Amino acid sequence: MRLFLKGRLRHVMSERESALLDSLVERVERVPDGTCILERGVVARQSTMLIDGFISRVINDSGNRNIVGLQVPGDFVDLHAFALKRLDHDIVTVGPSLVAYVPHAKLAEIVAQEPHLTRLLWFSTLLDAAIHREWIVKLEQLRAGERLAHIVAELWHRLNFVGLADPHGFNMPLLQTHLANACGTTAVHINRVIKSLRQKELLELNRGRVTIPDRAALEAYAHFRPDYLYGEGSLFLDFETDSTNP
Amino acid sequence: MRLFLKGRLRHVMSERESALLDSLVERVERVPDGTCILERGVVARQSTMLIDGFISRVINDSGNRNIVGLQVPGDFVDLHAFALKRLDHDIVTVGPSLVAYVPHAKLAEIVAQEPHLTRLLWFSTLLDAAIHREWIVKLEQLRAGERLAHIVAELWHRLNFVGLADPHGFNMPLLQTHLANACGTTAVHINRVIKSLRQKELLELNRGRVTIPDRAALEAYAHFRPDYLYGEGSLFLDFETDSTNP
DNA sequence: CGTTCCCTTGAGTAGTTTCAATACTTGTGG
DNA sequence: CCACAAGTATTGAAACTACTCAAGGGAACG
Repeated sequence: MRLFLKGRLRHVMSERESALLDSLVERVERVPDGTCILERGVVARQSTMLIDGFISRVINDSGNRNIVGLQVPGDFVDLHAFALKRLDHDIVTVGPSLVAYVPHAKLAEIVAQEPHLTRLLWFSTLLDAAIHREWIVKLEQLRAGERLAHIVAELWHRLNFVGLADPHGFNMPLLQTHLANACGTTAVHINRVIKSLRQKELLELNRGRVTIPDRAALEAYAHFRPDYLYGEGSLFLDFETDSTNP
Repeated sequence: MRLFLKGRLRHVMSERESALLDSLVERVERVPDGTCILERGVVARQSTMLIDGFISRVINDSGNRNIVGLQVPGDFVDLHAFALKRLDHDIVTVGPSLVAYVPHAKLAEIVAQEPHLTRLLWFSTLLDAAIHREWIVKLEQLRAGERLAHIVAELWHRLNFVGLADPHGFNMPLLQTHLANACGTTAVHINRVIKSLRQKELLELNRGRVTIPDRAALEAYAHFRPDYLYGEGSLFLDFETDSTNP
C-alpha cells in the first residue's frame, strides 16, 4: 500500500502503521476491464485497495449509467463499505486493473486498537467526500467543456500525487462514453466538446493518452483550484500541530 | 442529541453510548439566519450538531455561491472537520437555527476508547457522502424540474426520519435563490420551474412551507428512490448481524 | 409609506439533446 | 492476409432546455 495517501497525509504515518496496513492485505488480484468488484446493496466483507488501473463509482438509474466518482492507484476505493456495509453504488474497473483486498475483520481490529491509524482511514474516506462536493460544484456551475477540463485537471493532480502523471499528461483508459457519463452529458456532445478543446489547444485525447499542452491554461479554463484534494495548499493539515491528534 | 441517526442506525446505539454522546456537548447556541458557523480553510477545534433549523454546505467560486449539501436537525453537520481539520466548504445557517458544539478533544477520546461509537460516527459522515453521490446523479441526469422535485423528496424523507415532516409537506426556510443554487440553475429559471410544478400539482411552495399533494407522484417525477438515505430499505444494515461489528 | 428583498414575467440568445447517418479501429475467423 | 463484425468516434440538422438581460409586482419591515 505504498501509494496510500501519498502526497496527502502519508508523512504522518509511522513505519509501524505503514507495515500494519500492508499486513492487512489478504489477496491481490488482476481484474479485467468493466468488472464490478462490489455491487450496490451487497453486504461487503472486505474492502479494496486499487494498486494499478482505474475504477469508477457507478450508479445505475433507469437504464442510465452515471459515474459519480473515479479512483486512481493508491485509493482505498471502497473503504466506505467498512462503515456502510452495503454501498449505494457499484465499484467498476475501467481498463484491466490490479487490486488488493482487506478483510473487514482486520479493519475492525485496527479501529479497536489503533486510534491514530483509524483517523487516517477515516480521513481518506472524507477525502472522497470532498471530491464529491467539488464534482457537485462542477456540475452546478460549469458547462460541458469546462467540466471535462475540470475532470482532466483533477485526474492529473491525483495521479501526480502517486507519481503517475508527467508534466504534459497521463495515461487513462476512459472512453468518450465514460467521460460523458462523468460530465453529465451525452457521448455526442462530449465528442464535440473534445474537438473544441483540441482546437483551443487545451487538451489532446486519444488511445488511452491525455496530453495537456499547457496545464495552467487548462486549469484556468476549468476554474480548477486543487485545494480540495488536500495536498499541499490552503487546506493541507500538518497533523503534528493538531492537539487532538490521538 | 436525541435526533442523531434517528431512523437510520439509532437502534444500535446503547443507552450508555447515547448518554456519552450527550455528555460531549459543550455549548448550545442560537444563531441567526445566514451565519457562517465554520469557514473553509479555518482549523476547526469543535464540531456542530444541528438541533433546530437548516444548514447549507456552501462552496464559493468566482462570485457564485454553490450549495453542495443541506442539513436538517439531528445531523452532526461538520463532524467531517474532526478528521479533515480544515473543511473545503463553508457551513452556513438557513433561517434562525439552534446548534450544539462538541470539542474535538472529546471526540478524540471517543475514538481512542469507543470503537463501536466511533464506527457510528464514521457511518454518519459517510451517509453525507452517499447523499453527495445522489446529488451528483441528480445533476448529471435530471432537468431542473426533476432536480427540484428530487431535493424536496429527499428533504421530506430526512425530516421524516427525525419526526419533522407531515404527510403533506414540511416547513422549510429556503428561498428560491437557495433552491436555484442547490439545483445548479438560476433563480429566474427555478421560478419558472416552480410555476410548472405547481401547475402539475406536484408541489406548492410558499412562505417557508412546502406542500406535497401526492408524494408518490412527486417521487416518480423526480426518479427518487430513498435507499441511499440508509433508512429502512435495500441498503439498511442490521448491525447485529455484522460479524465485524466491534 | 417608502425601502428592501423576494418573486414573477417577457424576449432573445446560447448550450445541449436527439435522431440519424457515416467513418474509423480493433479483434476474429476464414 | 483479407473480410467482417462490433464497438467507438465523428458530423449534421432540428428541437428543446436553460441563460441573460431587463423590467415590473408583491410582501414584509421599519
